[in-house]
Amino acid sequence: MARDGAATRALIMDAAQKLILRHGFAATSVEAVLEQTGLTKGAFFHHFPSKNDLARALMERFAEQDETTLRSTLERAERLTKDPVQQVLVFVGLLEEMMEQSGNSNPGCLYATYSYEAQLFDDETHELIKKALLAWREELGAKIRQALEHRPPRIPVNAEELADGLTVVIEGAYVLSRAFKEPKLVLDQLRHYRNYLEMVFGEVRVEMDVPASVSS
Amino acid sequence: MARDGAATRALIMDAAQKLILRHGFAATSVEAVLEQTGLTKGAFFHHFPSKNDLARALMERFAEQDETTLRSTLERAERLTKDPVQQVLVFVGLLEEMMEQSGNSNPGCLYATYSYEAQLFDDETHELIKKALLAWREELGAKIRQALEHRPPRIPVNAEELADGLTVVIEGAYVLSRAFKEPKLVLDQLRHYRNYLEMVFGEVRVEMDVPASVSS
DNA sequence: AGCTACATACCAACTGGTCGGTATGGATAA
DNA sequence: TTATCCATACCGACCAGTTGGTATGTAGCT
Repeated sequence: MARDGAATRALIMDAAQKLILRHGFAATSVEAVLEQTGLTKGAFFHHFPSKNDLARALMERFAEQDETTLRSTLERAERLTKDPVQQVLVFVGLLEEMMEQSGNSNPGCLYATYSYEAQLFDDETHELIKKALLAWREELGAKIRQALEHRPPRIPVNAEELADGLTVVIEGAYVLSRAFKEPKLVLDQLRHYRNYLEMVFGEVRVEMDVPASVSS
Repeated sequence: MARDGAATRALIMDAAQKLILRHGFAATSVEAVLEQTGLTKGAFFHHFPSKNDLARALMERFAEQDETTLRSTLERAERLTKDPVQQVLVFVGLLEEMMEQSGNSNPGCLYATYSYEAQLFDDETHELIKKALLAWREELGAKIRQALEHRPPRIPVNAEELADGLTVVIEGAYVLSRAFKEPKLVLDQLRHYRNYLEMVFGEVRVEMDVPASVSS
Protein backbone atom coordinates (compact mmCIF):
# COMPACT_ATOMS: atom_id res chain seq x y z
CA MET A 1 0.00 0.00 0.00
CA ALA A 2 2.62 2.48 0.99
CA ARG A 3 4.93 2.16 -1.91
CA ASP A 4 5.49 4.20 -5.00
CA GLY A 5 6.27 7.72 -3.86
CA ALA A 6 6.89 9.08 -7.32
CA ALA A 7 3.44 7.96 -8.45
CA THR A 8 1.80 9.62 -5.46
CA ARG A 9 3.72 12.78 -6.08
CA ALA A 10 2.59 12.79 -9.69
CA LEU A 11 -0.96 12.08 -8.60
CA ILE A 12 -0.91 15.13 -6.36
CA MET A 13 0.60 17.29 -9.08
CA ASP A 14 -1.89 16.19 -11.72
CA ALA A 15 -4.87 16.81 -9.48
CA ALA A 16 -3.48 20.12 -8.30
CA GLN A 17 -2.78 21.34 -11.82
CA LYS A 18 -6.29 20.57 -12.97
CA LEU A 19 -7.80 22.39 -10.01
CA ILE A 20 -5.44 25.33 -10.34
CA LEU A 21 -6.18 25.73 -14.05
CA ARG A 22 -9.87 25.76 -13.25
CA HIS A 23 -9.98 27.80 -10.07
CA GLY A 24 -6.68 29.59 -9.72
CA PHE A 25 -3.96 28.95 -7.16
CA ALA A 26 -5.25 30.85 -4.16
CA ALA A 27 -8.69 29.31 -4.54
CA THR A 28 -7.24 25.80 -4.68
CA SER A 29 -6.82 24.65 -1.10
CA VAL A 30 -4.50 21.86 -0.16
CA GLU A 31 -7.49 20.04 1.25
CA ALA A 32 -9.25 20.24 -2.09
CA VAL A 33 -6.29 18.51 -3.72
CA LEU A 34 -6.34 15.86 -1.01
CA GLU A 35 -10.04 15.28 -1.46
CA GLN A 36 -9.46 14.84 -5.18
CA THR A 37 -6.68 12.32 -4.66
CA GLY A 38 -7.97 10.53 -1.58
CA LEU A 39 -4.77 11.33 0.24
CA THR A 40 -4.19 13.15 3.50
CA LYS A 41 -2.21 16.10 4.75
CA GLY A 42 0.58 13.86 5.85
CA ALA A 43 1.08 12.59 2.34
CA PHE A 44 0.97 16.04 0.83
CA PHE A 45 3.47 17.68 3.14
CA HIS A 46 5.69 14.66 2.91
CA HIS A 47 6.15 15.34 -0.80
CA PHE A 48 5.99 19.14 -0.71
CA PRO A 49 7.40 21.22 2.15
CA SER A 50 4.79 23.88 1.46
CA LYS A 51 1.97 24.75 -0.89
CA ASN A 52 4.30 27.12 -2.70
CA ASP A 53 6.80 24.35 -3.27
CA LEU A 54 4.01 22.55 -5.09
CA ALA A 55 3.47 25.67 -7.17
CA ARG A 56 7.10 25.77 -8.16
CA ALA A 57 7.25 22.06 -8.89
CA LEU A 58 4.18 22.39 -11.10
CA MET A 59 5.70 25.27 -13.01
CA GLU A 60 8.98 23.42 -13.43
CA ARG A 61 7.19 20.47 -14.94
CA PHE A 62 4.87 22.59 -17.06
CA ALA A 63 7.64 24.78 -18.45
CA GLU A 64 9.78 21.75 -19.16
CA GLN A 65 6.98 20.07 -21.10
CA ASP A 66 6.25 23.30 -22.89
CA GLU A 67 9.82 23.87 -23.98
CA THR A 68 10.01 20.26 -25.11
CA THR A 69 6.90 20.79 -27.21
CA LEU A 70 8.40 23.94 -28.68
CA ARG A 71 11.65 22.28 -29.68
CA SER A 72 10.27 18.98 -30.88
CA THR A 73 7.60 20.68 -32.96
CA LEU A 74 10.17 23.02 -34.42
CA GLU A 75 12.28 20.02 -35.33
CA ARG A 76 9.32 18.25 -36.87
CA ALA A 77 8.64 21.29 -39.03
CA GLU A 78 12.29 21.38 -40.06
CA ARG A 79 12.13 17.75 -41.04
CA LEU A 80 8.93 18.22 -43.03
CA THR A 81 10.19 20.99 -45.29
CA LYS A 82 13.45 22.71 -46.14
CA ASP A 83 12.09 26.14 -46.96
CA PRO A 84 12.46 28.29 -43.83
CA VAL A 85 9.25 30.13 -44.62
CA GLN A 86 7.38 26.89 -44.90
CA GLN A 87 9.01 25.64 -41.71
CA VAL A 88 7.50 28.53 -39.81
CA LEU A 89 4.08 28.03 -41.36
CA VAL A 90 4.17 24.28 -40.87
CA PHE A 91 5.23 24.83 -37.28
CA VAL A 92 2.13 26.87 -36.58
CA GLY A 93 0.04 24.35 -38.47
CA LEU A 94 1.40 21.53 -36.34
CA LEU A 95 0.48 23.48 -33.21
CA GLU A 96 -3.04 23.82 -34.56
CA GLU A 97 -3.15 20.07 -35.10
CA MET A 98 -2.01 19.43 -31.56
CA MET A 99 -4.50 21.90 -30.12
CA GLU A 100 -7.24 20.24 -32.09
CA GLN A 101 -6.35 16.80 -30.85
CA SER A 102 -5.74 17.50 -27.18
CA GLY A 103 -8.75 19.76 -27.49
CA ASN A 104 -10.59 20.49 -24.29
CA SER A 105 -8.41 18.36 -22.07
CA ASN A 106 -5.97 21.25 -21.76
CA PRO A 107 -8.25 24.11 -20.91
CA GLY A 108 -5.62 26.63 -19.92
CA CYS A 109 -2.08 27.70 -19.40
CA LEU A 110 -0.21 27.85 -16.11
CA TYR A 111 1.81 30.88 -17.22
CA ALA A 112 -1.30 33.02 -17.47
CA THR A 113 -2.83 31.60 -14.30
CA TYR A 114 0.29 32.37 -12.32
CA SER A 115 0.60 35.80 -13.92
CA TYR A 116 -2.79 36.82 -12.65
CA GLU A 117 -1.89 35.91 -9.07
CA ALA A 118 1.67 37.08 -9.39
CA GLN A 119 2.43 38.07 -5.83
CA LEU A 120 1.66 34.58 -4.54
CA PHE A 121 4.77 33.13 -6.13
CA ASP A 122 8.46 33.55 -5.46
CA ASP A 123 10.99 35.03 -7.86
CA GLU A 124 12.32 31.64 -8.83
CA THR A 125 8.91 30.58 -10.08
CA HIS A 126 8.49 33.79 -12.03
CA GLU A 127 11.86 33.25 -13.61
CA LEU A 128 10.72 29.86 -14.85
CA ILE A 129 7.80 31.51 -16.62
CA LYS A 130 9.97 34.21 -18.09
CA LYS A 131 12.53 31.70 -19.26
CA ALA A 132 9.93 29.51 -20.96
CA LEU A 133 8.25 32.42 -22.69
CA LEU A 134 11.64 33.73 -23.75
CA ALA A 135 12.37 30.37 -25.31
CA TRP A 136 9.42 30.86 -27.64
CA ARG A 137 10.49 34.39 -28.43
CA GLU A 138 14.07 33.43 -29.15
CA GLU A 139 13.82 30.02 -30.76
CA LEU A 140 10.75 30.67 -32.84
CA GLY A 141 12.11 34.18 -33.37
CA ALA A 142 15.35 32.77 -34.76
CA LYS A 143 13.45 30.55 -37.13
CA ILE A 144 11.30 33.47 -38.27
CA ARG A 145 14.42 35.55 -38.78
CA GLN A 146 15.81 32.82 -41.04
CA ALA A 147 12.58 32.91 -42.98
CA LEU A 148 12.71 36.68 -43.25
CA GLU A 149 16.26 36.52 -44.56
CA HIS A 150 15.29 33.83 -46.99
CA ARG A 151 12.34 35.78 -48.28
CA PRO A 152 12.28 39.51 -47.51
CA PRO A 153 8.98 40.46 -45.90
CA ARG A 154 6.40 42.58 -47.68
CA ILE A 155 6.22 44.93 -44.74
CA PRO A 156 8.95 45.69 -42.23
CA VAL A 157 8.61 43.37 -39.25
CA ASN A 158 10.55 42.30 -36.21
CA ALA A 159 11.12 38.56 -35.81
CA GLU A 160 10.80 38.52 -32.04
CA GLU A 161 7.60 40.51 -32.09
CA LEU A 162 6.17 38.05 -34.58
CA ALA A 163 7.26 35.18 -32.36
CA ASP A 164 5.65 36.83 -29.34
CA GLY A 165 2.55 37.15 -31.48
CA LEU A 166 2.01 33.43 -31.42
CA THR A 167 2.12 33.26 -27.63
CA VAL A 168 -0.09 36.32 -27.46
CA VAL A 169 -2.69 34.72 -29.69
CA ILE A 170 -2.68 31.48 -27.75
CA GLU A 171 -2.99 33.15 -24.35
CA GLY A 172 -5.59 35.62 -25.50
CA ALA A 173 -7.60 32.97 -27.30
CA TYR A 174 -7.71 30.90 -24.12
CA VAL A 175 -9.32 33.79 -22.29
CA LEU A 176 -12.03 34.30 -24.88
CA SER A 177 -12.43 30.59 -25.38
CA ARG A 178 -13.25 30.22 -21.70
CA ALA A 179 -15.55 33.19 -21.48
CA PHE A 180 -17.55 32.09 -24.52
CA LYS A 181 -17.11 28.39 -23.91
CA GLU A 182 -16.05 28.02 -27.53
CA PRO A 183 -12.98 25.77 -27.69
CA LYS A 184 -12.73 26.13 -31.45
CA LEU A 185 -12.04 29.85 -31.07
CA VAL A 186 -8.41 29.04 -30.30
CA LEU A 187 -8.02 27.25 -33.61
CA ASP A 188 -9.68 30.08 -35.53
CA GLN A 189 -7.32 32.62 -34.05
CA LEU A 190 -4.29 30.47 -34.69
CA ARG A 191 -5.39 30.28 -38.33
CA HIS A 192 -5.50 34.04 -38.48
CA TYR A 193 -2.03 34.24 -37.01
CA ARG A 194 -0.85 31.89 -39.74
CA ASN A 195 -2.64 33.99 -42.34
CA TYR A 196 -0.76 37.00 -41.08
CA LEU A 197 2.58 35.24 -41.37
CA GLU A 198 1.73 34.05 -44.86
CA MET A 199 0.99 37.57 -45.97
CA VAL A 200 4.03 39.02 -44.25
CA PHE A 201 6.21 36.45 -45.97
CA GLY A 202 4.50 37.19 -49.20
CA GLU A 203 3.46 33.56 -49.38
CA VAL A 204 0.52 35.46 -50.58
CA ARG A 205 1.99 38.18 -52.81
CA VAL A 206 1.63 41.64 -51.40
CA GLU A 207 2.10 44.87 -53.28
CA MET A 208 1.92 48.33 -51.87
CA ASP A 209 -1.10 50.20 -53.03
CA VAL A 210 -0.58 53.92 -52.82
CA PRO A 211 3.11 54.85 -52.79
CA ALA A 212 3.52 52.19 -55.49
CA SER A 213 7.15 51.54 -54.75
CA VAL A 214 7.43 47.96 -53.61
CA SER A 215 6.32 46.18 -56.75
CA SER A 216 7.63 42.76 -57.59
CA MET B 1 -16.67 62.76 9.20
CA ALA B 2 -19.45 60.43 8.17
CA ARG B 3 -20.52 62.06 4.96
CA ASP B 4 -20.44 61.14 1.28
CA GLY B 5 -21.45 57.50 0.93
CA ALA B 6 -21.08 57.38 -2.82
CA ALA B 7 -17.50 58.62 -2.59
CA THR B 8 -16.63 56.03 0.02
CA ARG B 9 -18.16 53.33 -2.13
CA ALA B 10 -16.10 54.46 -5.10
CA LEU B 11 -13.00 54.61 -2.92
CA ILE B 12 -13.50 51.00 -1.92
CA MET B 13 -14.11 49.92 -5.49
CA ASP B 14 -11.07 51.72 -6.84
CA ALA B 15 -8.76 50.27 -4.23
CA ALA B 16 -10.25 46.80 -4.63
CA GLN B 17 -9.91 46.84 -8.40
CA LYS B 18 -6.26 47.82 -8.23
CA LEU B 19 -5.52 45.06 -5.76
CA ILE B 20 -7.55 42.48 -7.67
CA LEU B 21 -5.82 43.32 -10.95
CA ARG B 22 -2.49 42.85 -9.25
CA HIS B 23 -3.14 39.85 -7.03
CA GLY B 24 -6.33 38.20 -8.18
CA PHE B 25 -9.66 38.08 -6.40
CA ALA B 26 -9.14 35.24 -3.96
CA ALA B 27 -5.81 36.66 -2.88
CA THR B 28 -7.32 40.08 -2.26
CA SER B 29 -8.73 40.03 1.25
CA VAL B 30 -11.37 42.45 2.41
CA GLU B 31 -8.98 43.57 5.10
CA ALA B 32 -6.35 44.42 2.50
CA VAL B 33 -8.85 46.69 0.80
CA LEU B 34 -9.68 48.31 4.12
CA GLU B 35 -6.03 48.85 4.92
CA GLN B 36 -5.59 50.51 1.54
CA THR B 37 -8.52 52.84 2.10
CA GLY B 38 -8.18 53.46 5.82
CA LEU B 39 -11.74 52.25 6.35
CA THR B 40 -13.09 49.48 8.52
CA LYS B 41 -15.23 46.42 8.12
CA GLY B 42 -18.32 48.30 9.10
CA ALA B 43 -17.88 50.63 6.18
CA PHE B 44 -17.19 47.83 3.74
CA PHE B 45 -20.15 45.65 4.66
CA HIS B 46 -22.34 48.70 4.83
CA HIS B 47 -21.78 49.27 1.12
CA PHE B 48 -21.43 45.63 0.01
CA PRO B 49 -23.45 42.78 1.54
CA SER B 50 -20.62 40.38 0.74
CA LYS B 51 -17.24 40.22 -0.94
CA ASN B 52 -18.89 38.68 -3.97
CA ASP B 53 -21.27 41.60 -4.25
CA LEU B 54 -18.22 43.78 -4.55
CA ALA B 55 -16.97 41.50 -7.31
CA ARG B 56 -20.21 41.87 -9.23
CA ALA B 57 -20.33 45.63 -8.70
CA LEU B 58 -16.77 45.92 -9.96
CA MET B 59 -17.55 43.92 -13.05
CA GLU B 60 -20.69 45.93 -13.71
CA ARG B 61 -18.71 49.15 -13.59
CA PHE B 62 -15.78 47.76 -15.57
CA ALA B 63 -17.97 46.29 -18.31
CA GLU B 64 -19.98 49.47 -18.52
CA GLN B 65 -16.86 51.60 -18.92
CA ASP B 66 -15.49 49.12 -21.42
CA GLU B 67 -18.60 49.13 -23.57
CA THR B 68 -18.64 52.90 -23.42
CA THR B 69 -15.05 52.98 -24.61
CA LEU B 70 -15.92 50.60 -27.42
CA ARG B 71 -18.86 52.66 -28.63
CA SER B 72 -17.36 56.10 -28.22
CA THR B 73 -14.14 55.08 -29.92
CA LEU B 74 -16.08 53.50 -32.75
CA GLU B 75 -18.02 56.74 -33.12
CA ARG B 76 -14.83 58.77 -33.08
CA ALA B 77 -13.44 56.62 -35.87
CA GLU B 78 -16.65 57.05 -37.83
CA ARG B 79 -16.39 60.80 -37.44
CA LEU B 80 -12.76 60.86 -38.50
CA THR B 81 -13.22 59.08 -41.81
CA LYS B 82 -16.03 57.92 -44.04
CA ASP B 83 -14.34 54.91 -45.59
CA PRO B 84 -15.46 51.84 -43.59
CA VAL B 85 -12.07 50.23 -44.07
CA GLN B 86 -10.34 53.28 -42.69
CA GLN B 87 -12.84 53.45 -39.86
CA VAL B 88 -11.77 50.02 -38.70
CA LEU B 89 -8.10 50.84 -39.01
CA VAL B 90 -8.50 54.20 -37.31
CA PHE B 91 -10.47 52.51 -34.55
CA VAL B 92 -7.58 50.22 -33.77
CA GLY B 93 -5.19 53.13 -34.04
CA LEU B 94 -7.22 55.12 -31.54
CA LEU B 95 -7.08 52.19 -29.15
CA GLU B 96 -3.32 52.15 -29.51
CA GLU B 97 -3.26 55.84 -28.68
CA MET B 98 -5.37 55.31 -25.59
CA MET B 99 -3.25 52.38 -24.45
CA GLU B 100 -0.15 54.47 -24.91
CA GLN B 101 -1.53 57.34 -22.87
CA SER B 102 -3.08 55.45 -19.97
CA GLY B 103 -0.02 53.27 -20.26
CA ASN B 104 0.96 51.39 -17.14
CA SER B 105 -1.79 52.73 -14.97
CA ASN B 106 -4.14 50.06 -16.29
CA PRO B 107 -2.03 46.97 -15.98
CA GLY B 108 -4.73 44.41 -16.65
CA CYS B 109 -8.22 43.41 -17.51
CA LEU B 110 -10.89 42.26 -15.10
CA TYR B 111 -12.38 39.88 -17.67
CA ALA B 112 -9.23 37.81 -17.75
CA THR B 113 -8.68 38.00 -14.02
CA TYR B 114 -12.18 36.75 -13.34
CA SER B 115 -11.86 34.07 -16.00
CA TYR B 116 -8.90 32.56 -14.27
CA GLU B 117 -10.78 32.24 -10.99
CA ALA B 118 -14.07 31.39 -12.63
CA GLN B 119 -15.72 29.31 -9.95
CA LEU B 120 -15.51 32.12 -7.42
CA PHE B 121 -18.14 34.18 -9.22
CA ASP B 122 -21.83 33.71 -9.77
CA ASP B 123 -23.53 33.23 -13.11
CA GLU B 124 -24.73 36.80 -13.21
CA THR B 125 -21.17 38.08 -13.07
CA HIS B 126 -20.07 35.70 -15.78
CA GLU B 127 -22.91 36.88 -17.96
CA LEU B 128 -21.64 40.43 -17.61
CA ILE B 129 -18.26 39.35 -18.97
CA LYS B 130 -19.82 37.41 -21.81
CA LYS B 131 -22.09 40.29 -22.72
CA ALA B 132 -19.24 42.80 -22.78
CA LEU B 133 -17.00 40.57 -24.87
CA LEU B 134 -19.91 39.86 -27.19
CA ALA B 135 -20.35 43.59 -27.66
CA TRP B 136 -16.84 43.79 -29.10
CA ARG B 137 -17.47 40.78 -31.30
CA GLU B 138 -20.75 42.10 -32.61
CA GLU B 139 -20.25 45.84 -32.83
CA LEU B 140 -16.70 45.79 -34.06
CA GLY B 141 -17.70 42.74 -36.11
CA ALA B 142 -20.48 44.70 -37.78
CA LYS B 143 -18.11 47.52 -38.63
CA ILE B 144 -15.61 45.05 -40.05
CA ARG B 145 -18.37 43.42 -42.08
CA GLN B 146 -19.19 46.82 -43.56
CA ALA B 147 -15.58 47.25 -44.46
CA LEU B 148 -15.44 43.80 -46.02
CA GLU B 149 -18.48 44.57 -48.13
CA HIS B 150 -17.02 47.88 -49.13
CA ARG B 151 -13.74 46.34 -50.11
CA PRO B 152 -13.71 42.57 -50.70
CA PRO B 153 -10.93 40.98 -48.66
CA ARG B 154 -7.87 39.47 -50.29
CA ILE B 155 -8.40 36.26 -48.40
CA PRO B 156 -11.69 34.83 -47.16
CA VAL B 157 -12.27 35.96 -43.59
CA ASN B 158 -15.02 36.02 -41.02
CA ALA B 159 -15.85 39.42 -39.53
CA GLU B 160 -16.59 38.15 -36.04
CA GLU B 161 -13.40 36.14 -35.90
CA LEU B 162 -11.47 39.23 -36.90
CA ALA B 163 -13.25 41.23 -34.22
CA ASP B 164 -12.46 38.57 -31.64
CA GLY B 165 -8.88 38.85 -32.83
CA LEU B 166 -8.56 42.30 -31.34
CA THR B 167 -9.71 41.17 -27.92
CA VAL B 168 -7.50 38.13 -28.19
CA VAL B 169 -4.45 40.26 -28.95
CA ILE B 170 -5.15 42.65 -26.10
CA GLU B 171 -5.72 39.92 -23.53
CA GLY B 172 -2.78 37.86 -24.70
CA ALA B 173 -0.48 40.85 -24.87
CA TYR B 174 -1.35 41.72 -21.28
CA VAL B 175 -0.17 38.29 -20.18
CA LEU B 176 3.17 38.57 -21.92
CA SER B 177 3.52 42.19 -21.01
CA ARG B 178 3.28 41.26 -17.36
CA ALA B 179 5.57 38.28 -17.54
CA PHE B 180 8.27 40.24 -19.35
CA LYS B 181 7.50 43.54 -17.65
CA GLU B 182 7.46 45.15 -21.09
CA PRO B 183 4.46 47.48 -21.30
CA LYS B 184 5.24 48.44 -24.88
CA LEU B 185 4.67 44.85 -25.98
CA VAL B 186 0.93 45.53 -26.00
CA LEU B 187 1.37 48.36 -28.48
CA ASP B 188 3.62 46.27 -30.70
CA GLN B 189 1.09 43.50 -30.88
CA LEU B 190 -1.75 45.90 -31.58
CA ARG B 191 0.31 47.24 -34.46
CA HIS B 192 0.63 43.75 -35.85
CA TYR B 193 -3.11 43.26 -35.54
CA ARG B 194 -3.60 46.43 -37.52
CA ASN B 195 -1.06 45.25 -40.08
CA TYR B 196 -3.07 42.09 -40.50
CA LEU B 197 -6.28 43.99 -41.06
CA GLU B 198 -4.56 46.27 -43.57
CA MET B 199 -3.38 43.30 -45.54
CA VAL B 200 -6.70 41.50 -45.34
CA PHE B 201 -8.45 44.59 -46.61
CA GLY B 202 -5.87 44.90 -49.32
CA GLU B 203 -4.98 48.29 -47.97
CA VAL B 204 -1.78 46.70 -48.94
CA ARG B 205 -2.50 44.90 -52.20
CA VAL B 206 -2.45 41.15 -51.97
CA GLU B 207 -2.42 38.71 -54.82
CA MET B 208 -2.57 34.99 -54.64
CA ASP B 209 0.73 33.37 -55.38
CA VAL B 210 0.62 29.61 -55.63
CA PRO B 211 -2.48 27.43 -55.10
CA ALA B 212 -2.47 29.34 -51.81
CA SER B 213 -3.56 27.24 -48.88
CA VAL B 214 -5.52 30.00 -47.22
CA SER B 215 -8.47 28.16 -45.76
CA SER B 216 -11.56 29.80 -44.34
C1' DA C 1 -36.41 61.36 16.07
C1' DG C 2 -34.73 58.67 12.67
C1' DC C 3 -31.86 57.58 8.87
C1' DT C 4 -27.34 57.14 6.85
C1' DA C 5 -22.56 56.25 7.37
C1' DC C 6 -19.48 54.58 9.56
C1' DA C 7 -16.44 52.20 13.86
C1' DT C 8 -15.45 48.38 17.08
C1' DA C 9 -15.62 44.04 18.88
C1' DC C 10 -16.34 39.62 17.98
C1' DC C 11 -17.21 34.84 15.82
C1' DA C 12 -17.32 30.50 13.23
C1' DA C 13 -15.11 28.44 9.54
C1' DC C 14 -11.35 27.51 7.03
C1' DT C 15 -6.43 28.03 5.91
C1' DG C 16 -1.63 26.25 5.53
C1' DG C 17 1.30 23.83 8.29
C1' DT C 18 3.11 20.67 12.36
C1' DC C 19 3.81 16.58 14.75
C1' DG C 20 3.73 12.09 16.74
C1' DG C 21 2.71 7.93 15.12
C1' DT C 22 2.02 3.65 11.91
C1' DA C 23 2.72 0.65 7.90
C1' DT C 24 5.63 -1.12 4.38
C1' DG C 25 9.41 -3.22 2.32
C1' DG C 26 14.22 -3.70 1.21
C1' DA C 27 19.03 -4.33 2.98
C1' DT C 28 21.71 -6.72 6.21
C1' DA C 29 23.33 -10.20 9.01
C1' DA C 30 22.59 -14.42 11.88
C1' DT D 1 15.41 -18.48 6.21
C1' DT D 2 14.41 -15.31 9.18
C1' DA D 3 15.05 -11.68 12.65
C1' DT D 4 16.58 -6.91 12.92
C1' DC D 5 16.90 -2.36 11.37
C1' DC D 6 15.77 1.70 9.15
C1' DA D 7 14.33 4.85 5.49
C1' DT D 8 10.43 6.01 3.03
C1' DA D 9 5.52 6.65 2.62
C1' DC D 10 1.61 7.90 4.63
C1' DC D 11 -2.06 8.96 8.38
C1' DG D 12 -4.91 12.08 11.15
C1' DA D 13 -5.35 14.95 15.13
C1' DC D 14 -4.14 19.34 16.22
C1' DC D 15 -2.62 24.42 16.06
C1' DA D 16 -2.35 29.32 15.21
C1' DG D 17 -3.55 32.67 12.08
C1' DT D 18 -6.59 34.55 8.67
C1' DT D 19 -10.86 34.69 6.34
C1' DG D 20 -15.53 36.55 5.34
C1' DG D 21 -19.22 37.98 7.91
C1' DT D 22 -22.21 39.79 12.05
C1' DA D 23 -23.88 42.38 15.99
C1' DT D 24 -23.93 46.41 18.24
C1' DG D 25 -22.94 51.02 19.01
C1' DT D 26 -22.54 55.94 17.79
C1' DA D 27 -21.84 60.41 15.41
C1' DG D 28 -23.74 63.44 12.34
C1' DC D 29 -27.27 65.20 9.25
C1' DT D 30 -32.16 66.33 8.07
